[in-house]
Amino acid sequence: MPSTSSAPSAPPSAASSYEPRWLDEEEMAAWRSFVTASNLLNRRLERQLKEDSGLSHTQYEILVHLSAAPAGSLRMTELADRLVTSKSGLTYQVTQLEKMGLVGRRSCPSDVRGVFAELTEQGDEMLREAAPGHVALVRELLIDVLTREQLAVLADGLGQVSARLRLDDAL
Amino acid sequence: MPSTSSAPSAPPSAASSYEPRWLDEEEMAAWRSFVTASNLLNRRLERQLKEDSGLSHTQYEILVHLSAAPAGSLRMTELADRLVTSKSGLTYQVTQLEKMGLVGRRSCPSDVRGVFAELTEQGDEMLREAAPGHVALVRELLIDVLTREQLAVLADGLGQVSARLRLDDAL
DNA sequence: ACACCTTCGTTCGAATTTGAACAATAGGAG
DNA sequence: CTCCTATTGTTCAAATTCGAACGAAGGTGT
Repeated sequence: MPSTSSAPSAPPSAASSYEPRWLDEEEMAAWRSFVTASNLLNRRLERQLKEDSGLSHTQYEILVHLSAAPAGSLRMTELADRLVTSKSGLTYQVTQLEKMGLVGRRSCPSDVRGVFAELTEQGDEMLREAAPGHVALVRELLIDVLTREQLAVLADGLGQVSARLRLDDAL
Repeated sequence: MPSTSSAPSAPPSAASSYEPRWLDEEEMAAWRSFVTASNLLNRRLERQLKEDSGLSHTQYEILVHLSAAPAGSLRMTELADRLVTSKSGLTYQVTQLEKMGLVGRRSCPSDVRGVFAELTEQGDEMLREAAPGHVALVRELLIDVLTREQLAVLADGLGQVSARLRLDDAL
């Protein structure tokens, strides 16, 4: 049996024009583990949240971001940006959360077009209820598996990656 | 203006029963940057692949994994495991790829129930065509942004995280 | 005031994803 | 061999996702 893990960006034996800089073994390992860890983690968190609180990871994150914002409310576009989601996707989810009574919509005084998504009392309760289990799992599966140094590198490195991507997207 | 980034797992001021170990600032930063980088990266790669090759990231990854496997073929379940996807999701995507002529299905000799997904000649060509652009972007957005040491930490740390998750899932 | 370009949030249709249910088969214990 | 349980891949309905198109306002320069 050949190596267990497959190539993330397999270097097909030949390329018609210019030969790109393929990923070497280390780079490949980094990329692969990033993608895999991300997928596995999402899968687990999704399951845990759904079972314990009836929320999807997306919905949970919406509550978190609102909770962390001043007055527990954010403009739709701003929220979509922070969540890294499409505006239409957010519209859908906020509607769902509204039906559940966890979030409300409020129109913006200074801009008729604007809409604030706002955490309701119930939404706040739900978050308080769901957070412990979620945090515990994140800790068990990621945080506590890594050393303090590894965490620092993660924060720094991926922080820069994110910053770079945000800039690109802004263009 | 409060801190730009919101809490990943906000510590609501009070918890009814036991107080869990919330994430401190560093842990939070690591978790946040991981989630954000992952989302932003997926978004970009998805767009690039779709525009340049007409493939979704999922479809691209299927081709990659098949290409890396002996005889360019894998059992459905095994492939789903490596991709970290549901079996039904894989069934759907393999059907799509089959319609495009990039992948074929072959029944397994030793197990009547088994099905091999197999890379076609066309699929191989498509991969060779799509890979350079994809790799270039992964390099630009992630690999080349990080130092060699950071990459090593990523590979090690997240590799362990993945291994742990795989074990748990196996239960 | 007027055109012009941007931004806002929603709607729409199409594509994708998932878990549960299913029929068929494999594999092991007795 | 026979019963029982686990596995395989698919089907199905439901939920979610996205991008493009929209109508409605903002903001700017003239």
